Amino acid sequence: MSPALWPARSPATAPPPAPAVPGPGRKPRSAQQPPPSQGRPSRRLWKAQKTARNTGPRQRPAPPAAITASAPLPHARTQAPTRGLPIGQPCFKPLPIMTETTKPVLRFAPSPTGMLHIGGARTALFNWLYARHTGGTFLLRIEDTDRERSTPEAMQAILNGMAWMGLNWDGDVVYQFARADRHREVAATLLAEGKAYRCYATAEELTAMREEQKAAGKPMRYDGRWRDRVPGPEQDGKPFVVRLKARQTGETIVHDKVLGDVRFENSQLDDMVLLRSDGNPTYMLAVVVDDADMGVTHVIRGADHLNNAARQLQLIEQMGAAIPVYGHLPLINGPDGAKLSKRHGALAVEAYRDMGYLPETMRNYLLRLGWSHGDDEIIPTAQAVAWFNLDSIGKSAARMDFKKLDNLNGHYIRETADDVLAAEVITFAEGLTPPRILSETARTRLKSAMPGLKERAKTLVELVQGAEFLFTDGPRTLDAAADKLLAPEARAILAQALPALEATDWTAAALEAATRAFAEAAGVKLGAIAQPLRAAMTGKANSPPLFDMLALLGREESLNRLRAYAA
RNA sequence: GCCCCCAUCGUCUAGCGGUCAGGACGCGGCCCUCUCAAGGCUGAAACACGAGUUCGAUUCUCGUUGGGGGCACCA
Repeated sequence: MSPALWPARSPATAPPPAPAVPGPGRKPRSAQQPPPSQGRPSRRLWKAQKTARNTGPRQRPAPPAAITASAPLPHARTQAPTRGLPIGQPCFKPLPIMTETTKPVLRFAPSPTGMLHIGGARTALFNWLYARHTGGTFLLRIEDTDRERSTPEAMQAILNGMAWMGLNWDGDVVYQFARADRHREVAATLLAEGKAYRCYATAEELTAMREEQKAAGKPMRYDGRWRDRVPGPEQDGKPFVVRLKARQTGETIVHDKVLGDVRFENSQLDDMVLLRSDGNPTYMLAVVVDDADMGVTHVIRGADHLNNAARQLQLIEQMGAAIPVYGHLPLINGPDGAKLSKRHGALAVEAYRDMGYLPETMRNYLLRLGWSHGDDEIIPTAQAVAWFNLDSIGKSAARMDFKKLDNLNGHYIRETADDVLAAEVITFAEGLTPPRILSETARTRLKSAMPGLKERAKTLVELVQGAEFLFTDGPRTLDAAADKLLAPEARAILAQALPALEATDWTAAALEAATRAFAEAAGVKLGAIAQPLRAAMTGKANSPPLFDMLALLGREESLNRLRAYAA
């Protein structure tokens, strides 16, 4: 290729009297990327991720400075003649077809302008699953070309979210802005080859144009006013953008793995901006160049990008790059069917973590939201990796259903081994505000009681609440329902039963036998004594099996609690 | 306004011309039971509408309606 360097260093390839691209907004490279440091996932989470390869966030993302703008990326598959960027080839030449033998290269490319929300998480998941299923590569690229809106916090949140979800990526994180020189280089080449042109239209001018179009009921798009115009002396020193000289006739077809063939009239697509007037690349240029350089073979992303695909295809053609396989995922709506928004709460993936959902639950739930495998509902990650394909992705938008999420979470909670779950709960409790630090005794009890505890909880939050009575010693404070159960008559029965309990072996079986015997002797149903017992023991109206809990807490502690309410 | 996508129980979905339209969540009932759960059994619940094509349409085509997405020097 002919790496005509942007801007004026290659006068030979640059069209006649054109001013250099102003670059006021450019910062020194070293100042561009704060490498994430504290957001790495906890050990715990990564240990749980069995299927993952050990190339993920555990390893520190390379400092972005290591990525030179024009050098091929580490994962670019230079040996594949169909990829890379053979700039300088004739336009509209039949494009190389992806060969079947090359392993897929997937990527997730979020922009760090907000949290990792549920839709982004699903996109990441699908990419990850496909990469893992095929033995391909899953890359992470941060699209931070919007310097105004990108924040380090958001970047960190994305990395954290990915880590929590257990989605590890291969290689280093690619920061798009660090590759701006490479993007400029491609734009310069396109310009030199007459596949792009300078547009001197001002923002005001374009706004006016759109308003006119809108008023006239015409589609709003750039009218190509600079497409064939040669800049005169009056343009000297004026700011300009670089636009792609897109095809104006015919149609562009996006062969989508999810949606099928989607056709766009080229007349509907205008000449998109490649380089802004400050010399920085736009998203459109950056994605296409990066995907090509990174050797991306499959672009799986939200359906909100479907229209972009057509425009990007034109750029790809002009660059002579390989066309990736596209798959546009239907969007996720809120429970009311409207667009998912802050109003629905729990937008960020981390919010789900805080609500006590397990990563495994999220993966299973998100997978089923738009993908299916017959009647299967419970699909653990390992199974998902084995089964996942692009053909079974649904076409229609889905809604969040928290009831189903709860149910699934309950399933995976029950599924988790007691000691593992106990450890999860301990960590979770410590992460609460204010932190809940469990004593040694509490931890031991928690683990022992786990079988009874976990089948009563849909979230870790509920698990902590349900285990509350194990955490501290002494008489319980009663909640409303428990208070009702400990009415005066009930306290009297409790007092009567006490001696019988005091006399028995402190095992669940013996305690139950004694209590049953007492109930029978007293001519009451077991519940009449068991419920007040439970209330005094736990402070609540429901709990894991009563006699197990009595045995667990021990004679002394149990009697202490009971005596407080026996009268 | 223009372009694009989508449409099976309330929700997630299976279905790929002939099915009693299946499963899951949720909801109701029964069983189990010391509570609440979990579990088992069971019930109600859907092909948006209108034209075609066909011996036959949930399935194919077109239209209508209804949702959603996109039309930036945002990504």
